[in-house]
Amino acid sequence: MSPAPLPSTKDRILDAAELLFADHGFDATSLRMITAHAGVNLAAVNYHFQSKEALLDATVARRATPINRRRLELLARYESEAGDKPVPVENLLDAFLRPILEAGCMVPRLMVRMLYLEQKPVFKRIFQRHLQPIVQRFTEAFGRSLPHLPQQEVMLRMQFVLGAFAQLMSATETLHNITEGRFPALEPSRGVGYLIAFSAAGLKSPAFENTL
Amino acid sequence: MSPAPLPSTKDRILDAAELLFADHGFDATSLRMITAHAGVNLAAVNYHFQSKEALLDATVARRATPINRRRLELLARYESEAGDKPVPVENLLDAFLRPILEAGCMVPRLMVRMLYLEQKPVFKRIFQRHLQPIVQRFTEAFGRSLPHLPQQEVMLRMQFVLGAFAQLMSATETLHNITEGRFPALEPSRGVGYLIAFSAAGLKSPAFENTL
DNA sequence: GTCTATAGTCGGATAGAC
DNA sequence: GTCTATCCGACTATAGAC
Repeated sequence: MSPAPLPSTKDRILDAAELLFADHGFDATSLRMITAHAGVNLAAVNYHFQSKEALLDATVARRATPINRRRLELLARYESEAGDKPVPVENLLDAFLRPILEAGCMVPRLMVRMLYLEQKPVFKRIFQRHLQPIVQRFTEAFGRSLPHLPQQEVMLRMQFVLGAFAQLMSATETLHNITEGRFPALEPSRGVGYLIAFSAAGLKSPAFENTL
Repeated sequence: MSPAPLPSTKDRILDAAELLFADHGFDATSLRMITAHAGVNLAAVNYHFQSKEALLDATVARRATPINRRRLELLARYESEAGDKPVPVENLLDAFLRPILEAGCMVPRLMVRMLYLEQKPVFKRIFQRHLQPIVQRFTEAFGRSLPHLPQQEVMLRMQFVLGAFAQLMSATETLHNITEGRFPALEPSRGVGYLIAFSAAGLKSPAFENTL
């Protein structure tokens, strides 16, 4: 038998921070909210982490590392399957989106927040460390699979995909609000197929005639 | 000659609030930041508006009203042009997206923030007052123009479009950061054609086989 | 209408006992 | 490692002079 399955104080803080940062954002989440939700003492945050910003960093790092490893595994498998031919964009989308949508944590919502809106330097640092290398790797792959597009249009369309992905993260709540309940609850991981189909059609459409 | 072209204190506050709320979000923007940027006294905010939340409401209301009027004008024109046939989705997208992208103000960024992330009741009230009726009107129009899709998939794909639109709002900065300058500056209003082409292809793709 | 001054609250971070 | 108590700064909002 494993002796102590209870999560440590440090993990309880990380769990609460992940939930609250994702739901309310960095500024609107106080350390007092986090420690109350985790059932730990306020001073424990500054003991285990050094500051609120360092706690945010640790929160993201805990989840991003395995998600990105899984993304690169899937990408390598799909590239190996394709041999010399370009990888179907559906497969590239699957490799990029499925690991984060199926991670079963709140960090995707947090990622979305950073991607769009947060301006503080700490978010830029986190973005550059945990997302930029992966995005660059996938941009090259998408470029090879969409040879009819200039590279800048590939990058722009990938931004559209990221935006659609972000919206899927909150689609359930948003649609539920808009339709006053006529839209059923949709778990983000169940919507990934819809998102891939929509995005693949958009990515494969002919190049836009004007110049960027 | 018009006597006093100088903006009033009230308008200067609204201008500064629009800019700062859009860039930094509601919680991260203090009234002191706003009054400093506007060059007015701190107490002027609570005199002209009653509270920080009421200021946010006024900031959105000032822009949303003309944008939504323009959206309905364009929608009516396109529906009149189409006669009995369904309106092309490209036209529906144009009627919905172009007015807000060409408004030349920061409220689109603010809308995006609300759409995705903000949880406070004040944002839900603003959303319901200024966005929900328009979204409902356009959902019906998209449903008529996409008869091959079940209504729930129409709503889900519209969410994807909203997400792509949101990303376009910050695409310039994001791409500039990711590519370290290799991506040229792109004004959101110049990207609307790209967004419409991408979204139309996604919307028109065949229905996803599974059930929602 | 516009200012100064301040009340009252809440935030992050820390000191020091245990 | 975990607690209590507290410092100090920033915030929203308001009172009251002009």
